[in-house]
Amino acid sequence: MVTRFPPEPNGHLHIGHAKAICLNFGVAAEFGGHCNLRFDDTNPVKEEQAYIESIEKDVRWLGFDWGDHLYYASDNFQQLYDWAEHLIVQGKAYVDDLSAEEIRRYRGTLTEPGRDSPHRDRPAEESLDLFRRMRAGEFADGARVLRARIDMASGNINLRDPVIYRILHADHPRTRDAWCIYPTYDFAHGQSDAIEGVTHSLCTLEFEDHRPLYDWLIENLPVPMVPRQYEYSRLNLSYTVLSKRRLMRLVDEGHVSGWDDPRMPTLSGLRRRGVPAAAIRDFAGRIGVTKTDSMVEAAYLESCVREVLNKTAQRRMAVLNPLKVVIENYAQGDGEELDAVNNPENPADGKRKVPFGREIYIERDDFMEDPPKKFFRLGPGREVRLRWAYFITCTGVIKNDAGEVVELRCTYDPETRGGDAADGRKVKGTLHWVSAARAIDAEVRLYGNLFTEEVPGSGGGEFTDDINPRSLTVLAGCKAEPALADAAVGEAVQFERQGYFCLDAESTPGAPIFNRTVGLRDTWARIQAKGKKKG
RNA sequence: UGGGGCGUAGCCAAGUGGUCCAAGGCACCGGUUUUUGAUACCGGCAUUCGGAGGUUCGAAUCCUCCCGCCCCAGCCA
Repeated sequence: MVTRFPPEPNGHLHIGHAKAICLNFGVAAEFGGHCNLRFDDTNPVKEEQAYIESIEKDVRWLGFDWGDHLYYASDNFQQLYDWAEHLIVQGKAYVDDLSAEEIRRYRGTLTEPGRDSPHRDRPAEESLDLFRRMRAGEFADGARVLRARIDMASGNINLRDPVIYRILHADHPRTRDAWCIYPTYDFAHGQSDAIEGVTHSLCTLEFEDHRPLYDWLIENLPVPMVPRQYEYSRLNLSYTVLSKRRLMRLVDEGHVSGWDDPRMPTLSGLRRRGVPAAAIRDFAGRIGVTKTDSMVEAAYLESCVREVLNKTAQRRMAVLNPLKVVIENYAQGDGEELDAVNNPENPADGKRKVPFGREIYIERDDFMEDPPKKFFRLGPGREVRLRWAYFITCTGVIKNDAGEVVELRCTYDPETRGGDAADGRKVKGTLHWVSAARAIDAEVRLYGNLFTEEVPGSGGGEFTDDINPRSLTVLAGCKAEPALADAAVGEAVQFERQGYFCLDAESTPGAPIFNRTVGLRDTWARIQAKGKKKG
């Protein structure tokens, strides 16, 4: 079995392509074959070398290797040209002088048959001569085209004498000016499959109507083997868009910072967001391959991401919205260093030291002045555990003139060092924290859905009308434990009790920026939301 | 009014005549464990397979009709 992943180098890959990549490489591996990477570079006016490089990088990042099997449709331009002449000689293709507009009018409609072009029956020698002159550059773009001679009355519009070659005086990324006529997708794809020995040509549903044409060309040309096309439904993900045209608009109109904006469903965006390739592969496997139009919930992807990251991400502590806490009975001075487990899911990751001191920061959300019974965190007179450190009890609340809590006073129990009470005393909540003296400052960027609607534009308006104005939240002045100063760009870490994050490439020395890949499941938040609903 | 597809729980998806009074995952709801209200674990979650008829001892699976949704009129892929 031989398959192929055939991107057109006119844009960046997104998670929909990841489904195709995993399918093609996966199924080939499963049946002991291989998968080719083939660039479908038949339209030089839209394609660029930069996209070729970006695509190769993304496929590799996803974890696939095409070995020596790198191909370009443009490698076949001469063969394709020869086959076009073959069709002309056989009376199965002709040069048409009609303009694009005229061809459209002659094509008929969905319910009415088309009409023959006046040039449909011109002698093969005349078409051959004209086709060679097209190739020689005698005619302007659009002046003439080569059409397959099939059936102008077919119910399948793709069979109404489809254009198979057009004149394009454009610089091609690979063949430069060697050609001024280019085969269309239909004339290049199946034949390239045959040349490469592709047995299973897997594509999405919208090409189902092209299969009769695909087969017609294979039958009428002396190709080396017979490839077969099979179709499956493309991926739709809720709260985002997956079309190159729309993604391009998001970038061009400045709705996002670029193709690799962490909110983008592009592979470069997901990578920058911190999504592991393994999670995308797992996701692709779990959603399956069918012919049913589907809309996969974004939560499904998130679940795959959490599953991988839970096992692999080392744990750290960082406080996003700091509230200062002074531990009044703790000695002034340098404090001490406590042991913290790097990843309970993977003992091999070992431990690290976390500095503790008289002044620390905790999360503002972890304190309530008048907490409800179910609130397991800190409140006046309540005792909680500081993860890997001590039990503390809140003894005082300091407010500013506006009445906002600006600092807490607490006492700690020296007998609970490490987080366990010698007397077996239990505590309901465990808080993450950071030493005020030793914390590093960081910026944290939280990402939400790019759109407010599951299907952007479904309300009838432009899809851009549904862009979520709050898809990005930038938090400045966050406090992180010192170990986070050594974070590597892109490497996943879990900020305990909060989520998975990774250092963004925009970070500078001393000014780290962390992207939140995905939050941890938050049962408390759900309980709160439910409470609010009830009133 | 042409041609091509698709319809199994909120979402994805197994299943193509009996072992299906329908797998599994996500989500959701309970519970256990827990120095992350995380993770892990246990339990719950479609008398029903778009609808109606029919064939059959027996249907999600076969037949008929109906309904709904998607794609196609680029010299894009």
